[in-house]
Amino acid sequence: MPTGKPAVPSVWARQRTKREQPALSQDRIVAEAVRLLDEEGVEALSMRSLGTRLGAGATSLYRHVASKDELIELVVDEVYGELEVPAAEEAPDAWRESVTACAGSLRAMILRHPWIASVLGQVGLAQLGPNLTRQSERMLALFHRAGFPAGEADRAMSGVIAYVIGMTVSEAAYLSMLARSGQSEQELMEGLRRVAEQSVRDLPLLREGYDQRADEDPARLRDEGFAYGLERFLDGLQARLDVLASRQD
Amino acid sequence: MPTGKPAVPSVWARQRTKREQPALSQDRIVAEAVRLLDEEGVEALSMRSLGTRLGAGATSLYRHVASKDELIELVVDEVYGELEVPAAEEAPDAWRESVTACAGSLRAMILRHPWIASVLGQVGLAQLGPNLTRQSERMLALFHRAGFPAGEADRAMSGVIAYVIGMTVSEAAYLSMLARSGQSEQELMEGLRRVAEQSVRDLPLLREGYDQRADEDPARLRDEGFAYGLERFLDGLQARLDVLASRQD
DNA sequence: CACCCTAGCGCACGGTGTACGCATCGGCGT
DNA sequence: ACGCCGATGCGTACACCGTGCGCTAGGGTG
Repeated sequence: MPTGKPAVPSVWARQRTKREQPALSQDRIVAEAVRLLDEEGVEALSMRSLGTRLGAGATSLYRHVASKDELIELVVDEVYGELEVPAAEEAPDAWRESVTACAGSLRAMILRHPWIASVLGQVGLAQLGPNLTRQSERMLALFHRAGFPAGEADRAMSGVIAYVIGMTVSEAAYLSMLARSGQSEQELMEGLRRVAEQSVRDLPLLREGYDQRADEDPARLRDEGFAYGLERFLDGLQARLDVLASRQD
Repeated sequence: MPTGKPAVPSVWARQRTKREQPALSQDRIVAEAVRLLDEEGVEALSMRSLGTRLGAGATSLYRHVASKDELIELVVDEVYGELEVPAAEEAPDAWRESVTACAGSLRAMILRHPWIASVLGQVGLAQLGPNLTRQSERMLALFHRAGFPAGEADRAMSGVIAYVIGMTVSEAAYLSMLARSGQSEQELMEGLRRVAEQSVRDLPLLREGYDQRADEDPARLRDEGFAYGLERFLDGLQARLDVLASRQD
């Protein structure tokens, strides 16, 4: 019972506060925020709801977190920790496989936490918590080891990351629309096509694309689409590596 | 003067409502929203502030717009109209130049309206207003004309778009951080480096990158970084085109 | 002239992030 | 052993948000 006034207050509190837990801490808050976001999505995250889940008041969180924006930064860095970036030393000559694995890990992470898409714009990809920094260094090592000189390795890396993020954020947005709509994927795509053709007639190419993939497994198509672009990008980077190598002779 | 009660109300209203303008309309609302977003950023957009700018009450907007979310969809589609996609017929064999121009136009559009980044996650890249639909069809024609078969052209296209958007959103986030910080670009980068090295020591590769570009023009570096990845991606697509062509013989 | 339909408005509701000051309590100096 | 103090949690309050609702005034149509 929230007994408005602080009369007879400590009865409940004492047991909890005694010695059991730190009760609240930045780590617990961030971890619970991730859980809340995963379960209920981005618009369900408020300081009050998060506080409630932690058995605390909304404003108590501010002892451990400066603002909601800072909380989001922490949350984003937290999930970056889930990335699996192979060490460059483990497969020095298989940079392509390593980068592909890395890209897949990043894509899987975003699809596991689709709310990241809604939050990237606020935080900026540039916000560098320790996890992101560490993973960037490891990933950079991959490109470095592959043969890119220092001034080029980070361009190659950020290009690949941009591709993966752009691709996957769009995919996540589509999936969330699909989930919200409650329709089957067939129905949704049919509806989208109808809307498009209603506002703009004469879309032969888009229509051809729709028709062609109408009876294939959508999930597989998404995987293949992601892999296709990544392959092309890596082809281009490999060609650049070849140029660099030949020039060095 | 907002005379709470509707006594003697029409004095001001009458002149305006007479016959001069439709006073409010979806087009006017969307256009003013874009202006507001450009001038004051995404967190300044509220129904009340937008209403005020239009000389109207907040809830009056709801006669022309179903919700704030719908407004944002309209706004996003509005700025998609600014894209310049060359017609495929104009330069059939110069697909690379056309796509590069297209990518540049998209990048410029996002940098002109950086709030798009904060909004993409909510709307989803999949939301297809008439402008986006039309531009997609035009852009798809470029790839089609270049030699990609129907099932592949849209993969190539969405890959390039993903790269451009990912790259530019990250750039816009960085620029907004720069603007908010009030520091010079040199100071900001130095600060970022310090933060990174403080939380994770031993970052030889990231550090090397920092040092190497410390005394170059940052804006030029951003342009070059964008162009670098795009070139590699297009190289990879061209190689794929070559394979397709040779296979056809 | 009577009617209705529409655009605009004021009000109110439930929700948000968070500033502020008070209550509590464990650990420390004496 | 005692008293204080810093850290921690909480309740209240404020300004602001999106938006549902019912009203009014006015122009177009019968």
